[in-house]
Order: sequence, then C-alpha cells, then structure tokens
Amino acid sequence: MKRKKKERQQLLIETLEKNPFITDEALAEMFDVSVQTIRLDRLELSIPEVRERIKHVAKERLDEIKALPLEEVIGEIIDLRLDQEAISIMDITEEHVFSRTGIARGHYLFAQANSLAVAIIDDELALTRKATIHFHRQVKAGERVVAKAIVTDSSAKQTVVEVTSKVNQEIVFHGEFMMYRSDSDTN
Amino acid sequence: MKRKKKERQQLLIETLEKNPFITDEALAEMFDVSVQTIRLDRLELSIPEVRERIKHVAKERLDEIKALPLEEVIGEIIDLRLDQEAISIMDITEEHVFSRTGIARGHYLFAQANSLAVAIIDDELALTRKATIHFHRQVKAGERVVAKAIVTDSSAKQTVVEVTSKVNQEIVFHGEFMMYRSDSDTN
DNA sequence: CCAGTCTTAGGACTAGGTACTAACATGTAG
DNA sequence: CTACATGTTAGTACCTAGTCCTAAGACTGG
Repeated sequence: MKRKKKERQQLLIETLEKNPFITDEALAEMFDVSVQTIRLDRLELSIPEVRERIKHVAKERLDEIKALPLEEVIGEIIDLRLDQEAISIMDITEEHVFSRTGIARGHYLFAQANSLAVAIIDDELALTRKATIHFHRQVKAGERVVAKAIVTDSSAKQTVVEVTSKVNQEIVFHGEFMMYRSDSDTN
Repeated sequence: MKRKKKERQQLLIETLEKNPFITDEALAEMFDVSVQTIRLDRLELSIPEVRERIKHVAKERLDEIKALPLEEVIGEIIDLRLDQEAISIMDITEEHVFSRTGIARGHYLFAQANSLAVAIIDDELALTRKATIHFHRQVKAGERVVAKAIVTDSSAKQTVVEVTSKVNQEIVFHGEFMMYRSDSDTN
C-alpha cells in the first residue's frame, strides 16, 4: 500500500499545481479515497486548503500587476523557413513606449529581432553570441513593425542572421546577429 | 441620510477595487456601520462575497499566465550618477529562461543593459542609435545579474555608454551603446 | 405624527474547511 | 500467530464568511 500513497500524493501535487481551485471533496472523488485521506495528504505535504490556495494565486497576481507585462515570444512569426528566412510582425502599443514621448523602447525592437534570429535556427539550442544593431528611426505606438530575418552565413561554428525591421517599407531597425548553435559549441 | 448611503456605497466600490481581499466585517468597521448594512450594500451593488472576489482575481491571473510577463523597467537600478555611472540588478527567474534549456533569453540581458543606458542619460529624451553587444556566458535561472554602465564619451552629438553585466564577478554580457539625446538630434 | 427609507439584530442554513478521537484494515517482523 | 506500525475511514465539535429571511428600531420629510 506504500506505493499507492506516495503515488497519490505525487499526483495530488501535480493536479493542484495545474489547477489549485479543486476542493478536497472533488479530489477525494478523483482519487477514489475518502475526504479525510485527502486532508491527511495535504497535511503531510503542507498544502493549504482551497481558499488559501486561491488567495495565494490572487495575491501573486496583484503583485505582478505592478511589474508590467509583455509577450514572451515577441512578435508573431508569420513565415518561417528554417536556416533561411523568417518574418514576424509586432504591433506597438502603449505598453511598449515611453509614456512621456510615445516612442517605443529599443529593447522591444531588439527582442523581436533576437527572438526571430533564435527561431530561424534549426537546432535544439540557439544562443546569441554577438550582435551589432542600429536603430534608424523611432517607432511610435500604433505602428506595426515587420521584421525579416535572413541567414547570411552558416558555417559549422556559427550562423549569422541579418534582421531588418520596417514600418511601412521604411527601415527602422537593423541588426546582425552572430548565433551559436548546440552542435557547434563548447560553452 | 440618502447622501450618506450613496457616499458609503461609492467608497465601498473604490475600496474593493483597490483591495478585493476585505471581509464584510472589516468593511463594517471601516465605515462604522453594521455587518448587515455592508451586506445590503453589496447586494444592491451586485458585489460578490470576499471568497468569490478573490477567486475572480485568481482566475484572471491564470489566464494571464499564458500571455507571459516581463518587467517594464528591466532590473532594479540601485545606483545612479547621471552621465557618469549606473548599476542595476536583475534576478533571473523561470520566466526569463527558455523552458527547455533553462538559459536566459538574450533579450532580457539586452533589455537590462539598454534600460540602464537610457536611464543614465541626463536628458528629456534618450534613444539608442546603435549597439554592439556580446553574450559571453549563458545565464541560468536563479542567478543575479549586476549591470554596470559607464559613460565613456559624451560629445554634443552623441553619448557612448558601456555596459558590463556580471554574475558573481564573471562577465556574462557586454555592450557598447551609442545614444542620441534630445538636445543633439534632428530625428 | 405617520409613512417610507435606512439600519441593525437575530436565527437558520451553507461550504469548505481545522483539529481531534476512535475504529478498523493491512502488512510485516519477530 | 501475535504484535505493532502504517494507512484509511468515520464522526464530532468548531470555525469563517458568508446567504436568506424576518423583524424591529431609527431617522427624516411632508
């Protein structure tokens, strides 16, 4: 029976990590044990009751709201030919700009280009080693930035990706990214 | 008495918007009325009970988690001498890394450095014009990145900021940022 | 002064627990 | 086989933060 308990508790942890909103009663049904068993499990694992779990999630959110959001994958990739070419678009919103000037923060343009340079590489692991970048023109809220990446050199050691970002055909950003790939690296 | 009620209800709404975690009992004390009055107010205003309010906040957060966050001001500036030197720290967490490899995405390191280069400039408007950056070492979750920016050249036309980021004295990132400032630019 | 609004009080009930005691099943070691 | 440990289930009393409902005061304008 020992295995059963540990297994159940492991499952319990995983289940509540995915969805902290489940009551003991529902859990008891899920695992086909009594409510008391679930409570003992929670006690052993130091897992608080539903209401406390929910409160915890809610509090974390309130904290997060102060430290503002952005997308993880910056921009949306609309075309991708591995090791050749890729295109992504990013709409600049109020979140991306300096509130005083309305001009997009440089690191968002960099993030879009860098993300694209990583995405284009057909490998388990791609890392930026070096980059030379130019900001040609300011970008304002409401504008749509189209970034195009081209692999210009792909030796065994490293891959060079050139990224050009435009707003309405006008170049706003250009970067040359030296990328390392997992099958070529020592570091 | 009509004003008193409306006023209280308005205040109630505002109070709960700022902090949804307050119980009826605590509210009753705040407004110096009975708990029942608060409950009647909530009923009239269709405000759910604490536990439901908290649940709502928590659910919204779970939705947000899919569209991931990052800080607006990347890193925390701990020292700043305008046009001279500045230092910021950033703790790398799970949010900053590629889930497969645990290695921090390059644009976070860039964002920290770029933000610092912008902050160091004593001017209304500072923009990155060009940057040459090197990623010397991978940074993993749990590590603390300390970025130090130094203004190396400050002519009328442009300011050059060198940023060196370290983890435990070890250089992980270096960048040279050519910055334009508002009193020098045409664009 | 009386009606209508507002406020307060109290009782019965609920969900989702905690904390505790007690019974019982199962398995393993001596 | 007995004895003790581990695990499971059941039940009780109690808690918080409510809901829903009834009823009684308090205040105020006409």
